[in-house]
Amino acid sequence: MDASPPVPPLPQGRRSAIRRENERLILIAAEKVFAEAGFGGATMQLIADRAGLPKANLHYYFATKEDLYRRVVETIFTIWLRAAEAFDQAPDPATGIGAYIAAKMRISRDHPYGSKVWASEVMHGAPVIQDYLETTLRSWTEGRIAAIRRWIDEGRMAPIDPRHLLYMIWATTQHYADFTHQIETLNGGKPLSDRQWKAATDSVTAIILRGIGAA
Amino acid sequence: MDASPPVPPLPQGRRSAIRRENERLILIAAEKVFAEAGFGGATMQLIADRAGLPKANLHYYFATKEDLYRRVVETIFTIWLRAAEAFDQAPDPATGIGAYIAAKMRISRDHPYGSKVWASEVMHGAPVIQDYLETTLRSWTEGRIAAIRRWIDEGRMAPIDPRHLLYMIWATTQHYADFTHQIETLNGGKPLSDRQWKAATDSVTAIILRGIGAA
DNA sequence: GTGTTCCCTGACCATACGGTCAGGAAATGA
DNA sequence: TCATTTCCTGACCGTATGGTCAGGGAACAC
Repeated sequence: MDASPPVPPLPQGRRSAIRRENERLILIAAEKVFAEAGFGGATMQLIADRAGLPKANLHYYFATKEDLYRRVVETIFTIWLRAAEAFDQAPDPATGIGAYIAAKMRISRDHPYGSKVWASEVMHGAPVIQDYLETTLRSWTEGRIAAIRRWIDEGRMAPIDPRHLLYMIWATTQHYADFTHQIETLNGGKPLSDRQWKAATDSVTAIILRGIGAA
Repeated sequence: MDASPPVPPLPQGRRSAIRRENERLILIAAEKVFAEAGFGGATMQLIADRAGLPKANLHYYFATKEDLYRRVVETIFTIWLRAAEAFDQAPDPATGIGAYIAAKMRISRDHPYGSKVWASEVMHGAPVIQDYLETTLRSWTEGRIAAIRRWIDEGRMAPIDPRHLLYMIWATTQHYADFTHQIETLNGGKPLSDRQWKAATDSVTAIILRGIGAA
């Protein structure tokens, strides 16, 4: 879990600026390489090259390849959890779910590599973050399901299965990150423009909100 | 593209039963291993073990790891294309899109490994099947977009963006294959039952059809 | 039978990988 | 200034990988 080197952090808990900066460089490079090559296909040498550091230096900050990988996966998971705040404190499904979709679409655009690493991890059986699935993700999901069910009981939306609604939102929003390459190919080889990202978000939001009778 | 050994097939074009059977065993094992470990993480030795054959025998039938991988990816792509027939000859969107969703959900259940291999391939930039994306998939997509546009013009469904509708269908249906592990974890660690698969298909169909005003 | 094609595989090879380590440089604190 | 901690890295190691190959066995056509 902790990726610190053998020596514990400074007593003051203030990691030196050098350490912080290098960890940042390494994590950025690692996210990209893991996303593009998968855990098995990624090499420490390639990550080192992208970070502009010697390979041995990576092992100074991250003991093993798996430690580094775990940190990358945890990062995107944390970002997604934060986006869920859009869900809470919303008076009605159109507001709450609409905001959640918008937040997740924005993350897909801003953190496509992290999303891919997560997808890859889950597809391979979540060997590294199984505990997160069973604890944090499970309880988060239960909470959201309860909220949706409340909206249904109040007659604010159609009686759909909350669980499959959540899966649909995850699948659709993350698709724009995980399948970026396919989408770009079908877009004439060019990345989606600002306007196209907005159109995508609007389309997804419109179909889902109308689909659950909350439009 | 062709994964035949140096020696060309029999003149009669009838590959021996031995060859056909062994290729089948290898492809089944390879699909699973590639799905579980990714291209980089998969090893020929592991595939050989799963197929119950010596490693050298794999290289007799498939010259390289990449040849074998390509065959696996092509297989799932072909299966998906066949499912698209449900789309055609449908008089209205509810029938056509409903049948397409049902077909894709069934494939997600029957071929989860192939779906994962495809997802992994696309996520890594489609190094092996880029030509398929640019030719077959692109023209298939254009055709379907035209069909949807026709339905919209005829007032049979709401004027949504056909492209994003297709992405949503792909994303959602394939999610049940690619994220099987996450879904099972959130299902108490158990695979979806027949009943739950039906509920999933019904939920997805209901939300999308109502979402596009075709329910 | 017998010649020919197809099938099989243990042993091997070059390469590349994750990880280690000793020893030095740079920063930090008193 | 000088002692101590932190940071850095070239060289190295054991292992595992994709792929090769020679030589032998099975199947089949005639």
